[in-house]
Amino acid sequence: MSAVIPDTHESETANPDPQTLSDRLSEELITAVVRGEIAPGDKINEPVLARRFQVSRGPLREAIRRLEGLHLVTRVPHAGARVVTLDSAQLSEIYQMREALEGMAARLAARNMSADEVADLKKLLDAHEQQIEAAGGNEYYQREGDFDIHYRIIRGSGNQRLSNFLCGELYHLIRMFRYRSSLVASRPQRALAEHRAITEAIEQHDEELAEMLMRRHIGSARKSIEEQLAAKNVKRET
Amino acid sequence: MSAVIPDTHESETANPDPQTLSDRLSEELITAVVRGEIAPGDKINEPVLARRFQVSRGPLREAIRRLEGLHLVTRVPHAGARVVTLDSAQLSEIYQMREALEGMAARLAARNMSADEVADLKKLLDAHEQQIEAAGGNEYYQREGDFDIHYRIIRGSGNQRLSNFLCGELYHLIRMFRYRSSLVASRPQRALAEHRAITEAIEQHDEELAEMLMRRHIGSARKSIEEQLAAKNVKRET
DNA sequence: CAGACGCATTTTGTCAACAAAATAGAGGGA
DNA sequence: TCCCTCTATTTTGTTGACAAAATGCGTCTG
Repeated sequence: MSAVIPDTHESETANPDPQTLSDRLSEELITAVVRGEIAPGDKINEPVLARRFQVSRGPLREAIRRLEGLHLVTRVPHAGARVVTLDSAQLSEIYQMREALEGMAARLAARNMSADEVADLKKLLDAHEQQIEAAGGNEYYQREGDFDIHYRIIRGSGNQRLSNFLCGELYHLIRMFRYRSSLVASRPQRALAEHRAITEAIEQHDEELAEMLMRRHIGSARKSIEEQLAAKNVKRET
Repeated sequence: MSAVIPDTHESETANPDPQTLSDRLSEELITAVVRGEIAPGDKINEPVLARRFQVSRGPLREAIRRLEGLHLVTRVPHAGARVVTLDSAQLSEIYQMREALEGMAARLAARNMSADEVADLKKLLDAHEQQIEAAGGNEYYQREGDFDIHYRIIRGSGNQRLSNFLCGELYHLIRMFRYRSSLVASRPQRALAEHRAITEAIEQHDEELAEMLMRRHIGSARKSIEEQLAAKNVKRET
């Protein structure tokens, strides 16, 4: 123990035992898929990935099965797994679910969030506003900020299962496609204004209004997706 | 009984090659868990289950990982997996999600279901009514019927992902607890009346009304769960 | 030149053995 | 008697090897 032995592998987590290989692999695979390192539609080649991550195929297969449960990959029996591909229609379906669930989340947040939590939310909105002014047209941070607000409100609902599903499963899928397409029309000022309105409704514990505003907010994003979908279909018909 | 050899395992599927061992195991495990053969809180012992299903631990572990993804079991790193246990609070959370999602499903069903599909729905309601009269107080079939109606409406929404999530994941969890507790207050006549009202709204393509009625319908079930939860807490405090 | 057949390679699915961690139990001490 | 510790067993996590299926390629034929 004379000197410090540098941790040979694992740059981020200084965990001596990162739970288990399979769990670590799940995490790494998820981030790799969400970031697009493994692109939608790509085949998941077990020997290749096993070499890349320096593990045997056993834990790797378990990790893949986990991603399958999260609907990030699809498997066909003797042909292997591929990263899911979402077309606009499926993204629209996801936004319909978001509309329902985040509407409910906003309602519950209006019921349950404390004054302190609302104050934090407002601070976040101010910071977001400054970011918009500063970063001009940097969509990336705007969207990150957008996600932040939604995260907070969802967590504020107090419904653990709802939070986990939205933040864990649905958002993975949505994030995946942020990198590939600019489907989500980002109108930062307008989005900010809507976020402020929602926050105000939550502050006043107006459940009806909070839900309605959130549903409109997400619904407008969904509609712009559907417009792109319609446009694409028209193009295909010509 | 010399003639017919009873199919030793697999009564339902006569598939020669049921896809893959791991997939077959997933199915069997799910039904075993949902039916309560493996009770909530039970430890999942790999060697035991491997013997029971006549497979090696490899595919079994993959199947368990799949159930983990479906939130039917929880795993702690070096201690093994257990079947999830839901208390009333968690069941209430699930019903909040159902409320939001099935409300949306009813809205979409009102938008999308064809006249024929609605006619089928009505036939199902009539059959359900006769069952109630005939079977007197047999809760089991009543609940099965209840699920049928909801299934139909959800499928009628046309949103594939919504259907899969509700019918696949959430309903597994709910079914699990039908066998153990009579949490869901079943008032068959009242439920039937509510189903009729919802169906009527769908028939008239009244999206607002369909969603509202469905939310009330599920919300009342949720409230009765929460009452039991409150009663239990009172008892604990004494 | 195109298409189909058959072989070789790759890849998936399954298994049995090994290592490490956790659990259970016996034994001893306070 | 109770609790702690040390050991033995069980159970989980991981690996490498083997069998079956699928993919790709080269060749042959029409």
